[in-house]
Amino acid sequence: MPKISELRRETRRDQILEAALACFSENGFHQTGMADIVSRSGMSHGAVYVYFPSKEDIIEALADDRHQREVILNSVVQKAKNPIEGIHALVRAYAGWVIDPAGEPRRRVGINGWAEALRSPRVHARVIDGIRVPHAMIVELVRQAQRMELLSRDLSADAIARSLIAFFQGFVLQVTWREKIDIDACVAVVDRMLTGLAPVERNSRQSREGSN
Amino acid sequence: MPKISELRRETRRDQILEAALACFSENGFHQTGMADIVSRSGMSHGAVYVYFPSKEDIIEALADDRHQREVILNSVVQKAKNPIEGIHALVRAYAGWVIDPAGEPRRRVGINGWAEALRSPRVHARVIDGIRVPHAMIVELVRQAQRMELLSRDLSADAIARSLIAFFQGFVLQVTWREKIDIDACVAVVDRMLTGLAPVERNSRQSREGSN
Amino acid sequence: MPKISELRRETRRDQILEAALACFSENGFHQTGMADIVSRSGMSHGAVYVYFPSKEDIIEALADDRHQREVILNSVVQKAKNPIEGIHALVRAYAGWVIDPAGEPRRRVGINGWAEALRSPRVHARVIDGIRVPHAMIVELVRQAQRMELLSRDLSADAIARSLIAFFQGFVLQVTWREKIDIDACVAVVDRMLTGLAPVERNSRQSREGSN
Amino acid sequence: MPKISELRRETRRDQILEAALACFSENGFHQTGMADIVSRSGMSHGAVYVYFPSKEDIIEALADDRHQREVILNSVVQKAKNPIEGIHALVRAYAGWVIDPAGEPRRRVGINGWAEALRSPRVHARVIDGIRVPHAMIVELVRQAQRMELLSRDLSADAIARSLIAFFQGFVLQVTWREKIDIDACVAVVDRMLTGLAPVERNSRQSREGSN
DNA sequence: TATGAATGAGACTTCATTCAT
DNA sequence: AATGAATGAAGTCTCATTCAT
Repeated sequence: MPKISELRRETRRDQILEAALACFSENGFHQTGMADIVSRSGMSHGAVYVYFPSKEDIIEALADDRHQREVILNSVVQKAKNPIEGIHALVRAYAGWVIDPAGEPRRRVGINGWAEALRSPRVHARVIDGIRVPHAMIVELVRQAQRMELLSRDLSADAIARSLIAFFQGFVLQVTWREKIDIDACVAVVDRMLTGLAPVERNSRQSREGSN
Repeated sequence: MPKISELRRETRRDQILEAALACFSENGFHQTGMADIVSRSGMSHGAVYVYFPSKEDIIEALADDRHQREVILNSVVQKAKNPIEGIHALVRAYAGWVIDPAGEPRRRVGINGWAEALRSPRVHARVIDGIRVPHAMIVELVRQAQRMELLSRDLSADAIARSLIAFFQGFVLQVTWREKIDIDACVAVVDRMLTGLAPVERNSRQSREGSN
Repeated sequence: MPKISELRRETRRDQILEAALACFSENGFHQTGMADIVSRSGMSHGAVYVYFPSKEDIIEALADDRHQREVILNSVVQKAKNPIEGIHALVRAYAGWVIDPAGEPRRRVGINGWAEALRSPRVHARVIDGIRVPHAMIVELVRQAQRMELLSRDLSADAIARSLIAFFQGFVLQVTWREKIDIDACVAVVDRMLTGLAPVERNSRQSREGSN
Repeated sequence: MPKISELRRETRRDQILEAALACFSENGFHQTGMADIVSRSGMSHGAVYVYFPSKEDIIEALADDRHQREVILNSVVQKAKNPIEGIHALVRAYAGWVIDPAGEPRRRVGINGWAEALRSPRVHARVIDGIRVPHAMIVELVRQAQRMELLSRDLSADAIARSLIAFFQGFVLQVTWREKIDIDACVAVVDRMLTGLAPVERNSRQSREGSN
């Protein structure tokens, strides 16, 4: 196993993916030509095809954002003292990621991937897979919280997870479209919304509960 | 004196848009060829160009889903007895729309439009415009509720609106990707989350408020 | 014979030719679409096709510039007192026509016709026909002059006519290309050149004659 | 390090231009399709676009006939013993080129270029440029001749040059249209005409000079 | 491995002409 | 006679991929 060349291989791959990320981010998957990627990567057509058998494979490779996601999740998982706080931390971590200017190309490519997932089973698989881990994490936190009577037991952990993920996705969209959106204010809203999931106590708040 | 009646004209346009919706829904904007739209519409190549000067214009026309949106919003606006109930009604209306099988092509095209909005200023404008009305409606409802002391006044109405819209967007994504998602359970979650936005009363729930 | 409608017919035809002249002058035959002519003429597609069975026929109609030519030639034919003066008058008449700004569109279309004549036998016929009259006129003037010993008899009248026509054609090209060309100076040159065609007298100028 | 030799590149380019010349010569620029050029060149569609970014560029490349022109001019410039003889040699060189059957395609394409120059600034530039060198050469010869008292000093060198060029252009037209034109006789006429440009000597020819 | 010229199917769009009204 | 929507073949050009070097 030639380790040097393995390293070189990885470097070349990253070179291509970096170029593709920039191109796709600017022009989308289908408005970007292989020639764009080739010239931006500083490589040749043939060389690119050594590392990726097709354009579709480059798209797929970029649809899989495992690394990115892990950075976010790991930053959270350890610190939390209790599950509720863990969820809040997660919200905050995502919010931080969403407004990080350096992450814009990835977010743009991500949104393109969302559309692409509707056509390409393989991109679809990657996108779905990208949700699985945070979904599982939230489900786990919710279950813990429910066991600790910090969250109402009559709510579906899955639904809570899906709802939070929906939040994140929508925020990504709105931020990436450059909507005027105050993420901190939104985080405050989400934080407060989460308090609504607390078990209903034997006193207070009866009035509004009636409207359900 | 149009040789062709306005009605016929509109019919032909719709014929094209319907065909395009089906094609775009299945294959996305850029994987769909004009030939696909032409043959699916049962018209000739040239005829399509009588009604739309370019493929881009067809995409734009479909990105503008005014009609659809109005149906949703109008179904809500009248019925509500108080603003909180109005918001709940809105959530339910969107949820109903999201799981309506007949609306799937539109949702799929909508998601493609979200990606396209990153590249095309005109599609971007349509997409943003599509958010404006529900956004304004939510803001108005929230403000009313705040005046009536039904919602906490220290929360940004805009942020609440954006958050709810983010929810809707995320749900659309997940449903359209055919994720296993129980929309009713999610609506229950959102309903409960909204209760968290009630004004903080002189008792209870102080603990978590501190973490903000 | 409905005279009114005959007149109307002619009017409509001219309307089309006028529009076509403007379009062809600006964009050439093949860069001009029927739609351009139609909209410029203020008529409809169908109406234009009532008067001209095809675009080619419009081109042909414009390639035939009988009217224009006759104006030039008639202005000359009567005035001349002797054949040499007639030729000079002809040169001057063409020069005047070449620099007339109002005639630019016709000149431009004429040049397009020269190219078109290489492809289209019918345009070719019109263009050749357009040369025939002035050619015949020059030949006649030259023959008269030769009989009167005003022009050398050893020169071909046809060649003189062709040469003068070549002059005119070249001037049209250069002027229409907006070259900086002083037509008066050129007329002076041509006038002087014509003096060279005088019969060689028994004295002078032998030296250069030898180089023939 | 070009993978393909400069020579091969040039060969391919010429292959395309040769095919285009044949097509354009037969059918004109706008009646010739890229497919015609492609199939005549024996190359593939894409290959042609490697060498020329558009059809327009092929037209431009053919409008620039530097090589051809230089062959003509160089054949003349050295041999002449005095400027007058140089001008005569130039006339003869052009006449020889005009009737050379092998040059017919170029002449036909040239005429198409004259029309095209009216629409396309870049073709215009090439065409004008094509005139500049012979123009300058004639002007120089005329000035020399004027200094040597072989040509009348009261005539504009520029006008003489333009007039001779007009001759050439007109001859090209008439020959290419297959008019019955005796070029030798025309050359004899032009030669004699040039004698008219000699300085007016103190004797003879006064009569006709008066008509100026 | 790496190069980049070459491929050729297919993309979007135009346009002279027709014909139902 | 007149209208202008409709036709559909043909136009120019692109682009993911291959392969001789």
